[in-house]
Amino acid sequence: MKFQAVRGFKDWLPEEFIRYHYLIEVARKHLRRANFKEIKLPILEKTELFVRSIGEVTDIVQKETYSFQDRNQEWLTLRPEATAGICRMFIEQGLHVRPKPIKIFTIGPMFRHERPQKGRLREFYQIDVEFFGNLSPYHEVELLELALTILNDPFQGREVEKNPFILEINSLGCPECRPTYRSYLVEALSGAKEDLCKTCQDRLLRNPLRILDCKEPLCRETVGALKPISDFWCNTCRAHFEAIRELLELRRLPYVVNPLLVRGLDYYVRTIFEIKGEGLGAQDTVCAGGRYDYLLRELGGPDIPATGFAIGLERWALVVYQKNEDLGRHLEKTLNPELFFIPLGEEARRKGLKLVKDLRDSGYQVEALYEERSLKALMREADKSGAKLALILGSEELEKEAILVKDLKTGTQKVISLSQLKNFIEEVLRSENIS
RNA sequence: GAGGUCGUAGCUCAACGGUAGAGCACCGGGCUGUGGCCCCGGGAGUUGCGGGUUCGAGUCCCGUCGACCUCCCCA
Repeated sequence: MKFQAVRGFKDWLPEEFIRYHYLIEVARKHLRRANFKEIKLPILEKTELFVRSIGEVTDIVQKETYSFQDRNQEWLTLRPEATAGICRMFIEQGLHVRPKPIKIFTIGPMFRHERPQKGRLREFYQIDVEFFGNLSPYHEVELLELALTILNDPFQGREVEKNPFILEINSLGCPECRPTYRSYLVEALSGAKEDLCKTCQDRLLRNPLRILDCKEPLCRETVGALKPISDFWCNTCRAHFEAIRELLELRRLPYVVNPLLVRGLDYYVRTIFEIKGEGLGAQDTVCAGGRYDYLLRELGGPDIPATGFAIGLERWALVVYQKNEDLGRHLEKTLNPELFFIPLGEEARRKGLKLVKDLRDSGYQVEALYEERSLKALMREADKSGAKLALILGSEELEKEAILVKDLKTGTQKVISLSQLKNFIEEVLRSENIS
C-alpha cells in the first residue's frame, strides 16, 4: 500500500459516519431545547492562546499539540480543545453585551499528538458546551443533567441494564482557598519525595494537584494518607459544593464524589466533573468539564464566570454501539435506497430521468441504473442495494403508461399506472409490504 | 515519550525455513422481462516498507511505518 492515513487520523466510511452523525443530531436536539446556540470555530489558533488558557505546564501544551510556524513565521496550533477558542471568540466578538446567560456549543475535530489506542485518536470529535454568566448551582446542575440526558438518550426505551455512565464530581476550590491546599500538598509531600513516582516528584514543583490523579500504586498510597481537599475549602466553596450535591440528589442523579479528581487543564476552579462510560478500558472518560470563572478575565476579557463540558464523540459512540447493536444496524439500513429504478430500453431510460427526479423531489431515496444490461443483472444490483422497492419500466409498461413495482423483500409485484405511482409507493412504504 | 502483541487478496484468516492458499466479497456464465438459493468459471498479492542472515525468508534478525493493549495523558 502506497499511502496510509496519518497516524491517529481515521477515515469514516458511510456505515461508521452515520453512527457518529446520529449522535451529533441527538446532542443538537437536546442542546437546542436548552437554548444553546451552535457556533463554528477556526481549527487553528495562535499558539499563545492555548499556552495562556490551558496552562504552560500542562501535558497538553507541553507535548501534545500540533504546533508549527506558518509562512509568516507565526506560531499556530491545531486546537487541542474548544474552550480556549470559544473564550477568544467571546472576547473578540464582544459577546458579553448579549442577553445573559450566553449559552453556546460547537461540534468539531480536536487534535492532540498522543499515542493512539482505543478511544484515543489524534484527530477526534468533541461536542463542546459552554455556559457564560451565572454562578448559580442551579445552572451547574442543570448542565450536569443535560450532559447525562444527551449521553443516555440512545438508551431510552431500550432494554439496557440501566445507566452505562457514571458521574464523578469534585471541587478544586477557588483562588481564595486552593493555594492553601496547594501549599499543604507541597509541604506534606516534600518530606516524602521517595514515596512518589518520578513524574510526580517533578509534578511537585510544577503542578502538585496532578499528583492526586496519579495511577502509580506508590503515589496512590502516599496520597491516601493526605488530608482531602475538602478540608481546605473556604466557606463559599463548601456551601457551593453542598448546594450542588443537594440539587443532584433532588434530581435523583446518581453521582460519586471523587476527592482525587483533578483536571489536566489549568483554568478550572471549584466544581469539576467527569462522566465515565462502561466497557471502554483505560480511556473511559466520555465527558468532562467544570467551572472556569476567571478564564475570560485572564485572557483580557470581561469578568464573567463560566462553566462547560465536552463530550468525546468517538468514546460516546463506543459505549452506545457496543451496548446497542440494534441501533447501529438500524442506522446502517437508513443508508439504503427506498426505491430502485430499473429502466429497460432507451425509451424507458429517457423517461426515467424525469421520473427519478420527481420521486426524489417527493422525498424518496432513489437509486437508478441506466446501463444496458439484462433485467437479471439489474435486479441483482437492486437486491444488493438493500432497496425496499424495485420500479421496473419496460416496453410493456410504457405502452400502458404504467410501471411495475416489486417488493424486494416479499417478491410480490404489481403494475401501477404512472399517475397513481406516488400514492401507491406511499401506501406500501407505510404498511411495509404490497398487499 | 516507554513497554507488549500483531501486520499475508477488498474482508476474516491458513501456509514445519522449501512452488503463497481457503472462505466471504467482487466480475462473468448457467438464466436476453425478474434479485436472494444453487452450480461452473474468472480476476486478483513486490506477504506494510527497507535492510540483513541463508543455497533458499511470509516464516529468523535489525530498522521503520501502522493497528491494538498497558503506562502516560485525556474527551
